[in-house]
Amino acid sequence: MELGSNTDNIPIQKKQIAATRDIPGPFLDHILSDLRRSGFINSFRGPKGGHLLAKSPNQINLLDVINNIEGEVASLEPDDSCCHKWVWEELDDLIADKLSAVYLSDLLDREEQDRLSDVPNYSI
Amino acid sequence: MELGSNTDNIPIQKKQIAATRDIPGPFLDHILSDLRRSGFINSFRGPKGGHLLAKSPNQINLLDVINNIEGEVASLEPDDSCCHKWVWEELDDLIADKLSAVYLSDLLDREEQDRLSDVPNYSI
DNA sequence: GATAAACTTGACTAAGTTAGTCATCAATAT
DNA sequence: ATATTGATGACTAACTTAGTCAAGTTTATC
Repeated sequence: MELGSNTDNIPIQKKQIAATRDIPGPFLDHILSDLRRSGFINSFRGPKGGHLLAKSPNQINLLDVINNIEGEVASLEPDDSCCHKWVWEELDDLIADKLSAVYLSDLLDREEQDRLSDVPNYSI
Repeated sequence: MELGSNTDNIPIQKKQIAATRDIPGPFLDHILSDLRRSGFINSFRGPKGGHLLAKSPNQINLLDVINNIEGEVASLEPDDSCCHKWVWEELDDLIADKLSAVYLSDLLDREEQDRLSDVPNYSI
């Protein structure tokens, strides 16, 4: 979200992300590492380093993110002969359809929209 | 499933359920206890005791079972102000809709159907 | 009424997951 | 050179879940 809301092409540093999104720094390292490994972000070291989104927010959907970072959504073993597997497969498909239809840009839009309605303008 | 496939009104004993469905006896105790507390089954003690479904399989759906036994599906705290809660709420609704449309009778039908197609008749 | 078959309950354990910490290393702008 | 910043991996704590175990309690039947 933080990288998606960045419209300049200047890398955003971990420190800023951690502060703005209230994520512990060391934990954020892991999150950034996952995102980097999956190709969602590019990271730059050294002074003036930081992170940039590798794709446009409207090209990143939640299914891709989850599949890449946490492994397949509710993955079932291919040879799993568990009874009633079909129910969970149908559910998986439903969830995947939904998640693949939600893009980072949707989240950003919604966040902006909430920000506008939650902070009414008190000026006289 | 085992109780649902029982068409007589004779209670089925834990031992039989454990054997047929390959569930460890002591663990099955917990499952039966949960089902009983939620009103899905009635249990009878003593010799000739056992368990019976309290409702017809076409009156029992997966959402009810999961909600009663494991707590609300993917429950979110009512006051949870987690960002992007809306995504998970929409997903919850989708999952709940799907699960509430699957009845124990559907699982039983499917199991019977699978049983018939998986065990071809080899008689000459 | 004794007894054995059966269910009932709750405390406990082991494995796995997840959020998170911490220490150390690697790259790079100045 | 060096300070700044990202990179990585080992470790921990809390929580969940499947499962065990050791008491009970109820009740049909002899």
